[in-house]
Amino acid sequence: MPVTLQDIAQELNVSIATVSRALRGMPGVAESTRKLVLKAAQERGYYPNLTAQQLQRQRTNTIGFIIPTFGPRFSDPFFSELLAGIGNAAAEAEFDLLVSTVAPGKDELPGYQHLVAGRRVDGLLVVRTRRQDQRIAYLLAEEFPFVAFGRTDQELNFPYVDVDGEQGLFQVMTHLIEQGHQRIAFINAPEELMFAQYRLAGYRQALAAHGLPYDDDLVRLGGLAETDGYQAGWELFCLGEQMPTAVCTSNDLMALGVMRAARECGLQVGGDIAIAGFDDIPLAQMAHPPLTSVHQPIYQIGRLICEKLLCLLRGEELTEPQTLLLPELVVRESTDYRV
Amino acid sequence: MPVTLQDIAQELNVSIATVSRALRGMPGVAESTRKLVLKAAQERGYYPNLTAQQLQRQRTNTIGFIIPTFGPRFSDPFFSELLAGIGNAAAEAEFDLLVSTVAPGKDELPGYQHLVAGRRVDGLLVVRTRRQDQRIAYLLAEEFPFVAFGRTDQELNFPYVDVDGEQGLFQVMTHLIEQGHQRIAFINAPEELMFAQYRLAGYRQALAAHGLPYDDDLVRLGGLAETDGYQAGWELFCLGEQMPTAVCTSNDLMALGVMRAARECGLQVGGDIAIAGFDDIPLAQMAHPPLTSVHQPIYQIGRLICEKLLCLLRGEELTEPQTLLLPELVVRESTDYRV
DNA sequence: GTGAAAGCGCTAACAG
DNA sequence: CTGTTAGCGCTTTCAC
Repeated sequence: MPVTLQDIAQELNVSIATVSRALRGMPGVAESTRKLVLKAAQERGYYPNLTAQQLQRQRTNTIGFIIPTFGPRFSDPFFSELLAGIGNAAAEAEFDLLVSTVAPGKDELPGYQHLVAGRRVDGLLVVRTRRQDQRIAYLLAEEFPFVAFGRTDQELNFPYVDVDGEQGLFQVMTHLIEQGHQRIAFINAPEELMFAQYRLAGYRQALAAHGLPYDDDLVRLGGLAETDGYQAGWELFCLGEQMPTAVCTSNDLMALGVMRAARECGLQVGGDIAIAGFDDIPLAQMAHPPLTSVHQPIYQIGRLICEKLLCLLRGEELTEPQTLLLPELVVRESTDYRV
Repeated sequence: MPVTLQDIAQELNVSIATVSRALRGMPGVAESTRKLVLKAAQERGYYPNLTAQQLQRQRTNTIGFIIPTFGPRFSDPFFSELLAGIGNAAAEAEFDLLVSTVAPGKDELPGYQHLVAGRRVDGLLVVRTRRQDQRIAYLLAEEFPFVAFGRTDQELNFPYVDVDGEQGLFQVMTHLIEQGHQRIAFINAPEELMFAQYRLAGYRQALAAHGLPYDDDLVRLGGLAETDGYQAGWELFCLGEQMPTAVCTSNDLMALGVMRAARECGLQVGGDIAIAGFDDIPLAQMAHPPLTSVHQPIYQIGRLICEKLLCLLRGEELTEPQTLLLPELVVRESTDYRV
């Protein structure tokens, strides 16, 4: 049985209120009494019942985070790094982190409602935003504190951190075009994801800027898994005359899939075909050949969205509610065998 | 302001107890009253205050999970898959999941104490067990419900799921030896990790079984990161005459590092040098060449430890408190270019 | 400086 | 069938 304030109060013949005050270093307790209380608490190993504290204070000191999962063998390494950033930032602020996973086919809104309506957490982190994002609309309507990683297509004002995907794709494309590529394919993420829009915009913009035509056949939609890239890669490499000489993708996992397809088609990556990804997950540099990618500081972003949320919860005004980070192109051998 | 039982009771002029009973489908409420209550609750969007429920019921319906992290760029993809399994199993049982991360240098025991003493969770999942595991000793002493992924070196009786690493390494080694390799290096994980012991045991056992000598120079200790494998790989490949013809490692990340080192040394993986990993993370099959590894059903293990814990929390007797899964060797090109 | 009392929102005995 | 009462363990007025 855990020891309560009651227990200590009884032992010392003081009131429970005094014990509470002493333990939390509140004023209005005689130094002598405080010492006694501290000693007793120490001896009996007192630790506050967090649930009781939460109920009373009406704050949980907890932030929530809902991760989309993809079933066995399809978890995104992206999230483990993001989680590390979030978790470490939360821990430093002495906040707990409540994580829910939402299984592949399932709707995610109920998960948010559970945490919000159940007052289970003080604030939420929303990742992988959609063009029309019901989660964000919901949180805004409830006036529930949250910070998103990513923007939306709606005219909504909310705090977020995002990486400028338009810029990112523009940079990759410029690099490829400068390498002499004229037919460059783009494997995008599902349309409903907001970042897919930005990256596509960057792709088109770069084509336009260099007077290259936009060819529908060269633009594909994939899920986000390696296998999606693999499949799209095969399709592209079977176009014969129409085959692209370079492929860029909306995430690294898909780029790795394209690489695999390329190898199976007997193409030398970096030589016969250039391939570039997005995210620059740790694996990108370990790939063979190392993968050109657009670096997103994922761990830092995790920290950043978490810290922003913590500010909100402290009642502070955010000095920069919306942060747009500039991505950085990392050129490796997959787009340039001379590197 | 969220609506409470009080609010509904007032609106309908019934007692708060009746509302509570009606909402939870308890017997002893007139059908007519129940209907009224349900309707009112629906209209006003009532959702129970979970914290209050927890305090009253003395159960949190939450399980805890503490993940070791490795700072920026070093998160282990292993954990995202485990987390997916745990999270989905918890969600199905309507349990929440409290995740803490522990930053690289930090001691992890305080994290456990926080969750246990603060009565923040009903049970815990412990991963990556150590030979002498203070966390397990602590939880056992506190009689706190938990299930571990992995065993310990201590004479302790506790519920766990583990994969037989001894068998696993024995299988890899047998495969390599059958390929004709005589000098096989082994890059192990830090000694304090229990699975490192088992895998080393399997390594030695296989050598013995085939009459091969144990050579200290061929056994290395690494962290668990790709760079550790890379470094150890370089060292091994600089041994000259003493160089091994095959390398196996305690996890895939390190094996990928060895591959990278091999390439830099001009060795053809699968031909000049055989390399095998352990875990069979999704990346293993995407590596170039695809990596031979010992498959651990990580997602399933996540589900399994979570389900075991849920059983415990339901007060059920575990039919199989300790599960030892047999690993399965997956041979790919990295150890056999003919595959 | 200390204690008594109220209450966070809910559940569960016990009466009626 | 329904209401009253008494907590869960803690914080926070408000008296003394």
